[in-house]
Amino acid sequence: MSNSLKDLLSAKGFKSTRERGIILRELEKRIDHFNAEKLYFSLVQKGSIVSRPTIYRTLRLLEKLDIKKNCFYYEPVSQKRDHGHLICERCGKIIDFSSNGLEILKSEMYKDKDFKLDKISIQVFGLCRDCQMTSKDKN
Amino acid sequence: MSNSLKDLLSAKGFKSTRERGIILRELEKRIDHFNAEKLYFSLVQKGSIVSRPTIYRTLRLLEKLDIKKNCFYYEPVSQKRDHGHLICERCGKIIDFSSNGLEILKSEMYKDKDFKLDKISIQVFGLCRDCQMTSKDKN
DNA sequence: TTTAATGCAAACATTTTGCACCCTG
DNA sequence: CAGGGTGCAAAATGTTTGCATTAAA
Repeated sequence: MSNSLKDLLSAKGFKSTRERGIILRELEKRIDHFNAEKLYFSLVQKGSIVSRPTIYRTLRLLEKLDIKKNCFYYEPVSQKRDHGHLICERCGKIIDFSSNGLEILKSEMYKDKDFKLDKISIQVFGLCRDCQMTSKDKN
Repeated sequence: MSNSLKDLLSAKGFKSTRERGIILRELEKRIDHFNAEKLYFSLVQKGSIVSRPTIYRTLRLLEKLDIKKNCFYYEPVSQKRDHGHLICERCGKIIDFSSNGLEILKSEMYKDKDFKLDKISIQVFGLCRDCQMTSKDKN
């Protein structure tokens, strides 16, 4: 397993195991997007079998270590078409926003002949105001 | 049910039912983000009961009608931090990109004192080159 | 009156958990 | 050799489907 990961794990008090190595190596190689089941299946195909529970547990661990993210929700109908979401990584709150950069991005996309734009959705991960304050207090 | 929705449904050959009205009215009211189960639960609490299968079916319908979107995947670890995804709505292909607008957006976010930025992820929905070409041929 | 839409119950799929055993630190 | 990590089997959760019934057009 790569030293950097090993360090990251041990820094947080986790062990670096064969299975975590296999999963991480697979993630580093993949250029497509995937979910737990697809990951499990590619490992099976390669003969590097890791059980499903371990895959789920490892993915959750990686999210905590901030190596990966997963998103899954519906948007309110009333939403204006192009807007962004501020997603608090601590409390899960989602706040909408709009911005100049977003407008520029949009116009850039319209000019791209290789992609016919329909709509844009932006996720900005971080800490909301409330959680910034509590983390100052408590950590 | 609102006329616009009624029209949208009938234009595509779907019926406008009591249940679809309830679900849409609820979606219009919500300002938070949610999933099928949360939606079901809020309707139960209000006494406007719609069965789970109907909720799932309606949400899928609304996605087809392009009223809603749903996203669910993990990202490769190797990904550079701030980048966007072009997601083809026809074939599902996901292409990475970067852009000026994204850099501007990022710097705007850094300035926002109410949100401590961690990372940004952008989804741009539309049609990829290949699918634009096939849809020209076939539709 | 025709046919899509609904609700129920069951099937199926996905994710989590309890527990005995294993292996890293 | 202690405590976290794993796999298995089973439980829990989430989503879809078959079918009889209802209701929109």
